[in-house]
Amino acid sequence: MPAPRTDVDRIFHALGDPTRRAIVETLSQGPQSVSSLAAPLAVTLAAVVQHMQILEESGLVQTEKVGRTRTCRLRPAGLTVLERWVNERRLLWERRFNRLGSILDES
Amino acid sequence: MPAPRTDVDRIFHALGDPTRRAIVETLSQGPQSVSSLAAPLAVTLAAVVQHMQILEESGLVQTEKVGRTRTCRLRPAGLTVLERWVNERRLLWERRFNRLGSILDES
DNA sequence: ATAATGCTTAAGTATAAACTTGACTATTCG
DNA sequence: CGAATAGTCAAGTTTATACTTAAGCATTAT
Repeated sequence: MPAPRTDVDRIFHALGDPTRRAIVETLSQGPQSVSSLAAPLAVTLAAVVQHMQILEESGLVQTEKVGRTRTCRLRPAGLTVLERWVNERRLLWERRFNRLGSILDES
Repeated sequence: MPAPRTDVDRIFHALGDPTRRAIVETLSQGPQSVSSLAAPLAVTLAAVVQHMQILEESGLVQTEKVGRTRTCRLRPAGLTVLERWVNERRLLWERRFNRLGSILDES
């Protein structure tokens, strides 16, 4: 049985693909429609739609359809999950040296 | 011709795999040998060796072989690249609202 | 010296991911 | 109204990835 996918899982998986990361990078400059996101990319519109589903499920992007166009915008909360993960790793890593320091202080 | 892989590329690709992320999470608690990293994982030692190559090429992990054991340790600089990427995205995103605010102030 | 440990490499397999095409629906434009 | 635009959906294909097994090579332990 495969372990259930967590937020962190989905976010890292989403950003692991260069095309999706490019989409997120574009969206960080402001909301865009699906087709305008597709335009500069070397893939079809259908491919971008598929990427968008993954990005949305990960919580990195939020979309809203008005009329026939779907507007996609970045969800900063998604980035926050990522940021927390990084900070936690760094913290654990650096804490080791503090602890080591304390031990040395005691001697 | 495929675009050259950047640091950011390699790092996100490396962390996109759950097994590799588990390895990084373990290493954030301190250096470990390849086989001790493999022990709790549901994959063979050979698989971990392969993951380690990818992690090392990404710059997230540094390894050093002494005798017959290879010790792996986290390289905080790798995390920093990630952190910078996140901050930049967030900054760009939020800057939009500041600019919008300035425009509104002027009116 | 022998055995066990720790890792490395090569080769092959299996699964998952990304992408395409083609058909289709819903909206907006002229 | 018809034509163009924007997106959606379903297959099917191809490529990349993760993984395994098996063999081999140092290094350390007995």
